Amino acid sequence: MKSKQAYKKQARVLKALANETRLMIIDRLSQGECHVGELVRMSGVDQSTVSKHLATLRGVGVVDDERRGNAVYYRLVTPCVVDFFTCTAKVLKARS
Amino acid sequence: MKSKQAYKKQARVLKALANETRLMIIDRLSQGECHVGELVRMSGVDQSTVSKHLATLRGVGVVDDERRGNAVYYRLVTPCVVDFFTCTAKVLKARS
DNA sequence: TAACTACTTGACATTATGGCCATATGGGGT
DNA sequence: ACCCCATATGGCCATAATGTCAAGTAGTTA
Repeated sequence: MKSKQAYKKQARVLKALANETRLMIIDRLSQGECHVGELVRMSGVDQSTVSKHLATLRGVGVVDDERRGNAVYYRLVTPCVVDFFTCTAKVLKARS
Repeated sequence: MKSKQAYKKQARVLKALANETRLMIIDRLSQGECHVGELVRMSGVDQSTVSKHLATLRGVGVVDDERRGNAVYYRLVTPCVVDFFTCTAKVLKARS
């Protein structure tokens, strides 16, 4: 049993991942870094929206960014988040 | 690259876990089933609130419930969700 | 059946989230 | 300096999530 604060912090991390578009971004980044433009094309949502999602992910420290010329490249800092896909898949399967 | 729908479904599962109180509940249930009253005492939040959180977890199929007398017992259906704690801890650590 | 305990649900107010548009900002090229 | 491209940010709106209180349901006991 952890402290209330500890759960809050962990919840914040999970919340940062708990979104359709952000999951899509994470999944793409798990295959290697890429720049914002590509994420915009891939996700099909507005550029400003992608930028905000990236800010959310940056905020919890799951991704890191690096500017190279005009483009900003993002990459996954903690690849373990990819395991979430495995478990959520299990949950979805168990339910059926 | 999965379908938009697939990401949406997985996001729903993560969303169900991405809450301080629900994480606390999950953590408690990972040590074995228990009834609502105990979760209420443990979390310190209102019973109706706990009940709603349990409904959320039930909704995605992470927990299962069984009535025995007056009490309703909950248990974790997909224990892999506990691994989330490991990863979120890594994320929090990497950030510091 | 009435009273009690244990839990769930509905109605509602408050706050958070996600999307788009318009507008900054940062860097490169001319 | 200027313009252009790639990103980021602020404002706004619609919708979803959370909590509280009150009322409802289910099972137990007298």
